[in-house]
Amino acid sequence: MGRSPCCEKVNTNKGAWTKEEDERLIAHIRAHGEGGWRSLPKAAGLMRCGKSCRLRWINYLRPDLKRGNFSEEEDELIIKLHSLLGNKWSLIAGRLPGRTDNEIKNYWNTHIKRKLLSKGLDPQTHRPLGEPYNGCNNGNISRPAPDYEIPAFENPKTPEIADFFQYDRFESSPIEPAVHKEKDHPDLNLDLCISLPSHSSADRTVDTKPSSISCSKGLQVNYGGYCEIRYCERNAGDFYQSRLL
DNA sequence: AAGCCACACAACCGCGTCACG
DNA sequence: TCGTGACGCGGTTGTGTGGCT
Repeated sequence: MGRSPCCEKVNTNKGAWTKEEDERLIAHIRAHGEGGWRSLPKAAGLMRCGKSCRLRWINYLRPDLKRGNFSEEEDELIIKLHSLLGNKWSLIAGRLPGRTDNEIKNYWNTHIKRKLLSKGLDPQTHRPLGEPYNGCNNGNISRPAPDYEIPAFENPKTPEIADFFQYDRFESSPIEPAVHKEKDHPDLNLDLCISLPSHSSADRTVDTKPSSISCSKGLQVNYGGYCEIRYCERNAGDFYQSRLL
């Protein structure tokens, strides 16, 4: 038995939204707030799928959206964040106020990809085209540590990430962003890795997927049915600090 | 002016995750 | 613990538009 459809396929409009539909959606959300997307179309008198309503609101109608061209600063930020996070568009969007994940994804695919390619850089690895792509020393797929700072997340999706970017976990005191560690200790080589759990999983029921991504410096994420986020400090290729966040 | 093509972006689809009963 | 519904995310598709021939 398959997944039940998200909405009735019959009697639902598809394609471009009309002005009237937009107005209905805006009026309904103003009156009742966001959420309840499944029941919203009926309540708002819209012949639309709830998902479609949610998307229309988030990507187009939300009042806090910044419309218009991306600035050079936003370009740079997107490239940096992509090198750290990969195609995690929602996380990237969380760092760009007024921009949506869909908008950034489209912008990446149409502009930035080409921009990087024209500079001779691989848009996925951010390394020069044709350069061999080495995993990190523990066998994980690894993104290179870029030579710029990780910007703090303004709207982090998880308390762990918020905590990581805003608090110094080693000192258990707020304020000093983790990235400053590297400024203070330029000899440190910091890596963000997503990898299989480092400890034995024999005592757990784990649907282990051989997936691992290493995204940046300072944060290691392990997953395999469950997930670990670790902050790592490297020196001469050897991890000598690795803390669970 | 018409046809074609490439591009940009809105919208859709499928699936993973989470919350709740 | 399991099943189900709702939500959110990322990949993909569809369509409008502008430029070129």
